[in-house]
Parts: sequence; structure tokens; C-alpha cells
Amino acid sequence: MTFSEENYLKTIYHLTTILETEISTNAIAEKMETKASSVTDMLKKLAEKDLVNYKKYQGVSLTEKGKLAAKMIVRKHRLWEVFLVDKLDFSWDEVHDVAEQLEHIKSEKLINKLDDFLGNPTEDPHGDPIPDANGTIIKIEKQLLSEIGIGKKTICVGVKDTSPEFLQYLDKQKIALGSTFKILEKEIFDDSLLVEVDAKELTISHKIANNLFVH
Amino acid sequence: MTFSEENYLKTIYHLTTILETEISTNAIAEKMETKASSVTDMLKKLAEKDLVNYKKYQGVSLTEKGKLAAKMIVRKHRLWEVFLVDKLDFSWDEVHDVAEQLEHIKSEKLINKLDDFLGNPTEDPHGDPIPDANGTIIKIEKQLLSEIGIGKKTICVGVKDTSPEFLQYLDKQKIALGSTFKILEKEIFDDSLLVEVDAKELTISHKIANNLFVH
DNA sequence: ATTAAAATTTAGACAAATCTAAAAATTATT
DNA sequence: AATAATTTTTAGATTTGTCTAAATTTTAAT
Repeated sequence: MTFSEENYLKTIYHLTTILETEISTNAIAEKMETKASSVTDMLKKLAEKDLVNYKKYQGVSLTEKGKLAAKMIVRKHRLWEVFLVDKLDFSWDEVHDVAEQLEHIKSEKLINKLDDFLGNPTEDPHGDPIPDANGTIIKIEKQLLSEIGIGKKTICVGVKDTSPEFLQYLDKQKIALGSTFKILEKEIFDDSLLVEVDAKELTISHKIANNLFVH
Repeated sequence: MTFSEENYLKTIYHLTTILETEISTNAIAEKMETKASSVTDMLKKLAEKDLVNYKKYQGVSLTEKGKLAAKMIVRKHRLWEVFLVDKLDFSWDEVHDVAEQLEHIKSEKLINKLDDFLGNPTEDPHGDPIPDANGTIIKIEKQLLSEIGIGKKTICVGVKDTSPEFLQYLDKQKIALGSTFKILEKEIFDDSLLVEVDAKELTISHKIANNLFVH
């Protein structure tokens, strides 16, 4: 499997987890910043290899074989992210591009030994689940902070947006996985929140609250 | 720089350390298991980028820029080998193919943090030197075991051949980096040696002795 | 010093992955 | 339901790295 094929599979997988429907050519093209015609070419190739179900003009979905392959790429990506943060002291906003390269390294032995070395983590540094060697994913329950009622207490378990800008904002506000939130007030006008983060009070916008997963 | 360009540079670098002369197109083709015509094409491309000195029919040598680039690839390859052996418990005959992939990961930050994480090693698991971030290599003095005189005591500091076959033979005989050798006898007929390895006596062929570096 | 052999380069072709521009199919709008 | 707008596909071109086969240059041998 080529890098390019792997990138397409991964993109289709990610889109599937958000959309639950057949994935359109354009959606893939947009996410991968490529042209729709290139996507069509690759979909034919992936269909040929029985990695996707593809019918002209009808979009694609992953076959079981394709889904497993995609999960293995995600597994590698997330394990390498844990390695970078836990062992090499990268911050969570620096890992994406490197993991994007490392996810294409081909060696079952490597990834399984890395998994053990890291203590078989179940989540990556952003709180996303890491598939095990069989592709099994343990989903943790989570809601968006924006959906939590006044007075409720929750713990930060993940981030939806993983852009450096957002992650660096969280660092600045000392918000990390494990931080506790207590909703003190909700502003009706702009949906902003007054929250107690660990010990300190903080006002956060709806957009921020809408990108923090809590439990 | 593409994977292919990096592989050519690395090959030219390795051939240079053995041959000290201009490197021929055929030598590169043979080492890379490719065709001479493909090599010619790539040499033109590398010359265009000022990575090699190339004159038609006269072979190539690395420019300073090319040499530094090659050393950085070797640095990455050998640091990853240390990681695989020291941290992930790979044996020294299993690391080559994976390191061959990992050496192409592009991130200065990654490789320098990895270097620190590993304790800034100066040699890889086969005893080959690891260039530092500037490309500086600390050469350790070494001779082949086959060149050592009777009665002399030496320590194993490296292997010349790094094939799995040879490395597994060494494992079987409990020979590793750091093993002590004392030459007891030399057989004139076939140049085989009777050696005391650590505590035990062992007969080894000339071919074996000619692939063990000692100091 | 010719000729033969070997090494190297050139010319042209091919596969993979991409692109542009045009054609075809689908979806939305009046 | 017909037409407009959008989406998707096709056709053909391009780039990178490779190959084969032929031509050229260098090296070796008589």
C-alpha cells in the first residue's frame, strides 16, 4: 500500500466517523486539499483492491478490509503521538505533522513493540482513542463542555479541534486533559461560560466550550 | 528532498567511505539493485541541486552540501537503530529494514530530541559511529580481528558485515560488542583462528575474523 | 595502435499520482 | 417538468522515477 492510498483511506475513515453516510468525492478532495478528479482516480484504485465500496456518482464507504487498514493507520498515528509527547517531550500542538509521517512506517513488530513500550495507552495526547492490534476501539463517553448544565462538574477528556492555535490557547489557560470544570454561569446573549477550571475562574467563549470534550 | 534522492546520497556516501575515489555509475547501480541508466538520470538531478560533483563518464563525488545531507541521513538511521535495540528490544539483526524507513522522517526537532532521549549515543548497535547534529563523527580506532597477532588481547567494538546471517551466528556464539578476544592460535592452512572469547575457547574461520572490528 | 569488451549515457517508453478542461450525471430551482 | 447549478467523471497532459534498447565513450587486450 502506498502513502497516497493510506492517506485516502485515513481521510475516508475520519469523514465516516463524522458523517455516517456515503462519503462524497468533493468532501474527500476538500479535506485532502486536492482535486476531485484525483480523488475519482484513487477511488477506482481503492475499489479495485477491495478497500472501498464505490459506485460512480454515489460516493464511497470503506469495506471491512478498508476499515481495518484505516484503523491500523490511525493506531500508528496515535501511538507515535503518545511517544512524541510522553517520551520526547513534544507539546500536544507539535505532534501532528511528524506523526503524519511516522504513521506510514511499515512494521507490525515495530508498532506492537512501541505499543508495549508506551504501556498500551488507550488514548492519544488529544484524548482520541487508540485502536488495539485487532482494530478494536474502546470508546469513552464524552460530551461537549457547551452541552453541560449550570452547576455541573466535569473532567476534560479530549479536544475536538486539534489545531495548534486552539491547543496553545488551552496551554495558556492551563487547561489540559484531566482538568476539572464547574459551570458557574451561562451568558444567554453569546453563549459564553463562566467556569471554574481546577481552582481558578475563567470566562470562555461558546466556540471554546464547543471544542472541549468532558465527562 | 525525496526518498529516492536520499537513498542515492546515502549509497554514494557509503561507497565513498570504502573506496575513497570517484564513485562509478555501475557501483551505485549494483549496490542499489537498479539499472545504470536510472543512476545516470538521478546523478544529473543531484548535480543540478549541487549535491554531487558529476562529470559524464567520470563518476561522482559528494559536494560538501551533499556530504552533510548524507551524514544527516546516516545519523537518523543509526539513532533509530539505537532506539529499536535499546528501547524496543529489537535484536541487532532485525533493525536494518525498519531504520531504512525511519531514516526518511523529516523533522530536525524529532531527531535531536531522540538523540537526547537515547543519551546521545556515539555508536549504533553494530559499532558504527553516529554523526552529531553538525555532522561530526568521532572515529574510534579499530582493526579487524584477522589482523591481530597471536597472544594479543582485544575487545570487540564493531562488525563489518551486518547481515542477519552473520549477526545471528555471533549471537549463537555469544559474541557481542564488548566481548574480549585473546588469539591463541592461527592455522596457516586456512587462516582460521583459535580464540578465547570472554572465558570460552572457540575456533573461528578467517571470514568471521575478517568481519569483526576490535580495539 | 587497433580492435574488443565493458561501462556509461541517451532516447524513448511506462506506471503512479497528480492536474486542467471538457463532458456527463445528479441535484436544486423556478 | 424543464432548466440551471453543482458535482462527478473522463480524457488527455505532466512530473518523478524507473526501465529497455541503442548509441557513445572509456578501458582492456591483442
